[in-house]
Amino acid sequence: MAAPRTARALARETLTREIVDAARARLATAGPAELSLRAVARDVGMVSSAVYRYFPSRDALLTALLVECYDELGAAVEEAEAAVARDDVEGRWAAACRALRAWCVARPGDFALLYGTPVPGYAAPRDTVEPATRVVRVLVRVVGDAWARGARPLPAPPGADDATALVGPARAYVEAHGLVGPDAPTESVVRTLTAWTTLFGTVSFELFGHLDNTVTDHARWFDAVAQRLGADLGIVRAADATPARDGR
Amino acid sequence: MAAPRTARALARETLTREIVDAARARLATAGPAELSLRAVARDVGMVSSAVYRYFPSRDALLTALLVECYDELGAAVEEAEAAVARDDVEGRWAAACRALRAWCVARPGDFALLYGTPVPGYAAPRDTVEPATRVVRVLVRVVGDAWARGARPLPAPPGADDATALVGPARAYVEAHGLVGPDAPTESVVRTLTAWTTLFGTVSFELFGHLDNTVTDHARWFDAVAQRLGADLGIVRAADATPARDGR
DNA sequence: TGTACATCAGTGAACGCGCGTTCACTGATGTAC
DNA sequence: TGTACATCAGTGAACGCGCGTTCACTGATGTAC
Repeated sequence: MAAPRTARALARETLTREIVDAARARLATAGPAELSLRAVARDVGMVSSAVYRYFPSRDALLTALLVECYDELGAAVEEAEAAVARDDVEGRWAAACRALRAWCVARPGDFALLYGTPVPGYAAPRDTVEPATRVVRVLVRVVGDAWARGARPLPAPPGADDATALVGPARAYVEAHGLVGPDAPTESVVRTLTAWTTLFGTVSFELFGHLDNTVTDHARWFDAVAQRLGADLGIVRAADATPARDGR
Repeated sequence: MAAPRTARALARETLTREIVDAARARLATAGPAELSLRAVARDVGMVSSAVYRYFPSRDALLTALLVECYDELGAAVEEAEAAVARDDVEGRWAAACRALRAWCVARPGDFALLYGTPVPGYAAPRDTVEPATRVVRVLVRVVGDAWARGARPLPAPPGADDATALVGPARAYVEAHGLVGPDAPTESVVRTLTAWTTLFGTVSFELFGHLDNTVTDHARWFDAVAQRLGADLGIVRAADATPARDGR
């Protein structure tokens, strides 16, 4: 849509941005459930009712924040991963993981909005689903490429049930997006979903204080975790590819 | 402290309980930051100011909830683990993990209080620290026992930095509590902390909706994750102990 | 290029609501003699 | 066992506050002729 560059349209654009930015700044100290339209209005120098010219309700503002944050995080991870040489799969994995944490740690309020307690009474609309999957799609793509280059995840533990049906929806989704072929094994899907969960779990534990007095350096700890997750997925440098990793 | 069983003391005890229970019931629908003293008072049929006879402030009530929930969760996990034969290390691991999820899933509000977004402006006092560590202490103990029985975690990935300094505080803590000996390797500590993070990360993703349309059966998915975490730690049944788990 | 009208942004007052906390009080329970 | 006093639980009104949303309005910007 080629918006006409009228003074009004320009003003609307910049003020919408200011409102969103002010709201995100508020999130840094308040938590999404306490996000107040009136406070945001005050921050941008408006009277509270004027915000309704830009967002029809508080929930609409929340939705805009959700979409923007998911998109920003997704873009950050995509860009970091894209900047690494295609055949350096381990480097791509590390870059994606690091970018993920970096974005979250720099914006703890936004992180809480995305991955903390959901706002009670607020149901995220469909528009938020696609942006929310951008990060995991990057992870899946890296694992898929590693698989194509011969990387193999750890096998399922002895005696484990077949998990194929369990991760059916995930597999259907990533196949539909062409991220992995139908030959990728269930175990790859399981380990990738687990890694995704662990990465955000680690950030969550860091930002919500559960690793205080446990770990000395959060950035290095996260790297150590990400590295092991990659190794479990079989993602290792070509130089020392697929070394024996036995149980003793 | 042998409290005298006067009518007053009894009434105080039951009413304190009622207040705490009502507050926890509120958490199921409201999120901790929106927990309202007045609403709790209404629920127990009191006037709002009467609650101040039992808790000096809203924050004090929050602290009591935090401590009680951490303790309840910790006790649930401890009991589940204790019910399994000592030499069935894999069974103990599975029981502890399952109990953890079961408690959280049955009380999503309490889970959000413990592991969701922290209440802004509320600083948890020291009293909450010890109860908060009960779950991870169980996990460490199981891993320590498994180690003593010859279980070995996956080795650090090739080229990984030495993580000993990273997990120094964690190691000092568990050694001080006699949960592991000084011979337990760094890699055990790293993998145990990661497993702990992954378990709660998985519950968090489940309860906060990030696994919707991804996984079909949350309970089975959690079990699959826990099983792999145990396997990575070298915890496997004696029958098929330490099988070769190579990277291809 | 100028005028008439329509659209839109922002104002300020108001609605009805809930919140945490304080305070002086009443009446019941407990304690000391 | 009975009485006098102290302690405590619960009341109801009040404090000052912030919230989301609506509404009639003014004045500026945009559009059609």
